[in-house]
Amino acid sequence: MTSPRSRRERPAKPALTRAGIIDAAVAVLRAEGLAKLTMRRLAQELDTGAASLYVYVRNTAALHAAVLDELLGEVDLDTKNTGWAERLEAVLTSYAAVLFRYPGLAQSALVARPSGENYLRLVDTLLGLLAEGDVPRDQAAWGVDLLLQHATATAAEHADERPDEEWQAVFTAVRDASPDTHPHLAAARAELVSGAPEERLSWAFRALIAGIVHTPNP
Amino acid sequence: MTSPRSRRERPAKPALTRAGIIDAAVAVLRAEGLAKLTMRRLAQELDTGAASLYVYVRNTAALHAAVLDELLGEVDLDTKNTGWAERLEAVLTSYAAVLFRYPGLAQSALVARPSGENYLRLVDTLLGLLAEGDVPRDQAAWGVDLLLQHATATAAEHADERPDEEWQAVFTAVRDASPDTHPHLAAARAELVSGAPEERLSWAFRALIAGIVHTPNP
DNA sequence: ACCTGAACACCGTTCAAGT
DNA sequence: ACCTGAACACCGTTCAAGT
Repeated sequence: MTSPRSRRERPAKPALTRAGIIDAAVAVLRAEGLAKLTMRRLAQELDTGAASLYVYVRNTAALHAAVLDELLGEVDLDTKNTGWAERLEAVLTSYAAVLFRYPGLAQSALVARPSGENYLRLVDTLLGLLAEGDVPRDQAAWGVDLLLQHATATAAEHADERPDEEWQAVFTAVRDASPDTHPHLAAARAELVSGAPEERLSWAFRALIAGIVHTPNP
Repeated sequence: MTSPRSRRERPAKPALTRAGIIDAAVAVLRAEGLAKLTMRRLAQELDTGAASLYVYVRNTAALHAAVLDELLGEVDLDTKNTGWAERLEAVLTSYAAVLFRYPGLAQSALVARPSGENYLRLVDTLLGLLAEGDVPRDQAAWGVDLLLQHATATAAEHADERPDEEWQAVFTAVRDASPDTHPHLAAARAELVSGAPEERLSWAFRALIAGIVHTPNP
């Protein structure tokens, strides 16, 4: 009585698992971007209804966090530099590079922090490098938050789809600032918009590290 | 022929203007929160259709940026501390306090930076304080970005509606980290979760300022 | 326990047609 | 130029009913 079509039409619908859902989510993200990574679209990909996903994923924010942790597997923790500070900067730059590919995910990550295996490994590595630099443990612990936050926030800033127009607005506003009403802004016009993104990121990491090293906890 | 109702039923619908739209948006934000500040809800408030707003506001991101700039009028730029660094920290804390009231807006602000009058005044003030501390102008210019980004990102981190549960996840993950696989994480367990939010914010500002002062631009 | 279809309660944005 | 209603193309999440 069972028709062959019902058994063999497609390559056997796999059972839903949390891991399978996250894998499918990463696939959708890579293929179509974060905007298309919705519960409904993801359910479609898994040949089910959106409601079924809620057994394994609390909500969209949790999905984003899980997907991000998965992507953090690509961060290069084993850099070849000699000094601890240089290796620290390299790991952070690698982390930032992963997030720069999915700025919208970085934006989510600020709110729904990942707490998966890859994230923990990253934090452990950063703490290890700071310990190697003899940074007191309490400063290192608070400092790691600061370092990861900067990388994440900088990536999130690029989540805009029309970045040229937005930048134009800021650029114009700075350019048109009168020395009478905004003396310091007018004086620092050139410096405010100077530097390549990589230069500014590198400078920021070094400034953060210097600050962490030199600022004792209360 | 004209019925009285059509003229006098409500207190005369005011003409749409950009300023009026932003004012209404701030009112909706204060009364119902960012989640309810949608183009449709805002249009309802102004007794018109959502489509009408698009003459004055490019999109939702631009609306958020304009609303934030409006709120930045509340930032206290004129603090009574003696040293430039203390005043700088106080202004940043005041900025953070405004954003902490609307974490979702802070999240938007990372992507769609405001470029209105209040934002420019804030940047000008921060640059002035750094100049007072004899921080070289190029370091100050890049540093202001760093300082504002940290305050904004820290506020954005609280945009979660279920913060207890999310925090539990991180807390549990850190607590359960094995010393074998995550030695530095295990060693820094206590320090990672220590400190009141205000203490950490204050420490972060001081670390950032120290880093900015001590790190020359490339 | 897991899975589902359908429903609830919304969104942003565009566009042709009006004034 | 501005304003509008209606339409397009979606969302996240819940829930009763099934297995």
